[in-house]
Amino acid sequence: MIAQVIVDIAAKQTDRIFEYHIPDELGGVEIGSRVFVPFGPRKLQGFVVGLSEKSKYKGKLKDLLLVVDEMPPLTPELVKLSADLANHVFSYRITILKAMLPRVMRANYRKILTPVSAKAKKMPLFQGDPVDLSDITDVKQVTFVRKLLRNADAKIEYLVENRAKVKTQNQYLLTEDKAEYVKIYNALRQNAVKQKQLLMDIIENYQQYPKFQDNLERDAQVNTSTLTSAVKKGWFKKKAVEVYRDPLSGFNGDPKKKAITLNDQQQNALNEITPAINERKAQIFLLEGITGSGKTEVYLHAISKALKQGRNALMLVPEISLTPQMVRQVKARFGEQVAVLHSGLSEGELYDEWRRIRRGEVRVVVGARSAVFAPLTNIGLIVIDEEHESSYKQEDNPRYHARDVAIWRSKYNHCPLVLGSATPSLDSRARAQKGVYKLLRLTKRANNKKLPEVKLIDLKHVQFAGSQFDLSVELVDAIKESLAKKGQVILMLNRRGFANFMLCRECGYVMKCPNCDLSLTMHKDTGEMQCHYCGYTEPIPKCCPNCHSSQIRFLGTGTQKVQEELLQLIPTAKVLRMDVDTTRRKGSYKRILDAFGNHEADILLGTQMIAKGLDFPNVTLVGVINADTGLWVPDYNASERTFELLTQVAGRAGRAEKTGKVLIQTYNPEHYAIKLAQTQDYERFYGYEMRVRHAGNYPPYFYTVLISVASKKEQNAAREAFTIKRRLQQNLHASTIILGPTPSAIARLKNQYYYQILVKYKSEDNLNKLLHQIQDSAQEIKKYGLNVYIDNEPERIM
DNA sequence: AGCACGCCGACT
DNA sequence: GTCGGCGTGCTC
Repeated sequence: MIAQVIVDIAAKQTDRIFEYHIPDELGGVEIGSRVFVPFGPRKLQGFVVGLSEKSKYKGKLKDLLLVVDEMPPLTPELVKLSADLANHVFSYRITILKAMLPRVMRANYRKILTPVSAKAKKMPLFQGDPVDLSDITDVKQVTFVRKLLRNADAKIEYLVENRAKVKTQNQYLLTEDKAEYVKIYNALRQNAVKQKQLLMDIIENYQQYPKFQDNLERDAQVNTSTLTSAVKKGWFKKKAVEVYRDPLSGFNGDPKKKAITLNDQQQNALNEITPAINERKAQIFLLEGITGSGKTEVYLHAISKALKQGRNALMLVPEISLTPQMVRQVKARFGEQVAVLHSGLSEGELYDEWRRIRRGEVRVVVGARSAVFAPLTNIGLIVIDEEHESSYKQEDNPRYHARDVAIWRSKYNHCPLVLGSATPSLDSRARAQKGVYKLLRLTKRANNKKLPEVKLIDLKHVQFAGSQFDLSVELVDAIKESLAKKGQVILMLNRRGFANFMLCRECGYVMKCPNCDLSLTMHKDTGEMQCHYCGYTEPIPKCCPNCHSSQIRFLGTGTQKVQEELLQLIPTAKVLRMDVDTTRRKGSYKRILDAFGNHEADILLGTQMIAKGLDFPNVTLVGVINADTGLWVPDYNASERTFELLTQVAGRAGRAEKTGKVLIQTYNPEHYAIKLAQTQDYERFYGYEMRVRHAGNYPPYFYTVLISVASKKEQNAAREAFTIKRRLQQNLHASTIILGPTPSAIARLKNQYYYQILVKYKSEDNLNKLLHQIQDSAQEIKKYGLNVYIDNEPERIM
């Protein structure tokens, strides 16, 4: 038999099948297997994407070296998906295949230098043992090694390492019957205390065996040495048993909750979805429900329906709303049958959760973007919550959109896909308009609570509290009032750090990152000026680095500064800050939310990460400190993003008995995105924004592809971009709009200059082929330091 | 990607 | 002559 293998080299020339002979003694080679193969002088990891009897290859096929996993990590479905997706997102197939698996399953490659001649074996370099070549960096030593290789005094051995490790625990199995152990006990020396304790435990708790090592040590009060000698005497058999790392240890203990009864609207929505589940139809639903309308409850009921049909369910949520609250809710309903995948897990935990899915031990998978590749089979329902979230689009290679992948999988599995949102993406909403998706609407809040009252505060005509121009008197008064009534407050400012930039009032100098075209953000707590893109830092200056004037100001407000101001204005209030800086450590996210949930603090101040999915019944006031931060970015969807964000954050108020209030501070109270967010009127926003998009020839009226060219030298990037544009113009319809090349909004990032071209088209049969050609030529110019990136349907075109 | 192979100029 | 730099082509 012959295996068709995709090898682990992401390059144009290797982006194809290489065939290998499967030796007879190598069992378990299937489509989807992870294998090690010889490739030239090296050894590589690869994936089997096909099996055949015959090969067209003229040369002699090499043998597969090893099948890595007991069970092929990829299902046939995922293998097929990898081919289609690679074509769709202009990525190499191996890049997609690797993106489908937990990170630990990416191989490590090592080069080992082994001495051959007797002379070499005695050299101090080796001290008799082989040496890892990556440890040799010294120029002199490198030359020396080269000489050894030339004279065949040493040779290089290539190693592939599997990093995926299974966690095991020792289990002790009994070998005799109970009576025999009593005999042994009686025959023991009087002073063999530990052995007696151990045997006593065996005799008294005979039924509880086999036992795990830590339980046994605890119960019998013995240590490892006693156990080892017991094994030697043949009292026990020791066995290493595979155990799963449990990422949800903090979530168990909740009683299994009964499903909540649905209201009419929820029931109607469910009634539409259920037939598609039962009849196995790949139908797509758009569930448009205002915040608090109980979309989650509809998802959970629908998942139950799929499980009842003997099928499994996949649910995607944005990383940011994979809160402990959310996870607990799903766990409470479906218990042990749930696996959770998200970035908060350690590599090992992720691997274990993933394996539970692959082995068919779970029936419901909840996870963030990459969970769309979960190796779940027999899928009967896919749900994407908050489908408008831009985090479903991966921003670097492979640039896939989880929604597109979900649509593919829904077709493959013949199962419905439910897209849910309070503020659907224009794209999805437009498709529902055209009848491609079935639109389901929830217009009432599940608990019949009214939407919170939203008020705009026009910062142009307002009195500010305190010395800074960030918090209006009205907002501060409202906070005080809420706190006086024992309510809690959520404040959002979509900017972290203390101050946005440093400005010299004498010479106008703004402190910029040396690697990027961006001003540095001041972080008072660490005493640094930081670049939020490349991570560059330097100390906060005392005077202007340019003219040495002491007249420097730190302008633009971030969460840290607001925290300081709140401390001055409302000294009694306890403020928790939540942004990337305070949630970097594992578990800190949960800690902050738990603290706020337990009312250990009065105010939760954070960036947009607090806007989504949080459900705190005691929150009576939500304040947006500056609604304009995302409004004027040069992106066609800036209005959509602003509307979404404001609507989402407003939905955090008044979720239980207490009525909620929302205050939005803005310099643009007349802007439609902000005005319509005030009334939370998605449908009107949709209508208005569609007209704007139509006028500007933007999605959803046009499809888009973004081509970026990056280089250390600005002229090179620009020149190559113009070459690509000419090529596009020559081959595409006249009706297709080609914008650019223009420098990106941030023209330089990490010392790379970016030029980009935006292609807007309605129908282009040649485009896919043409873009693949452009990608091919990109490989050739890579050696001149030019990089070309193709982003199909970009979320950000800055 | 990363390695061998081949061609060329530079040095003990 | 031998060494190392770089361009080219191949890897089942």
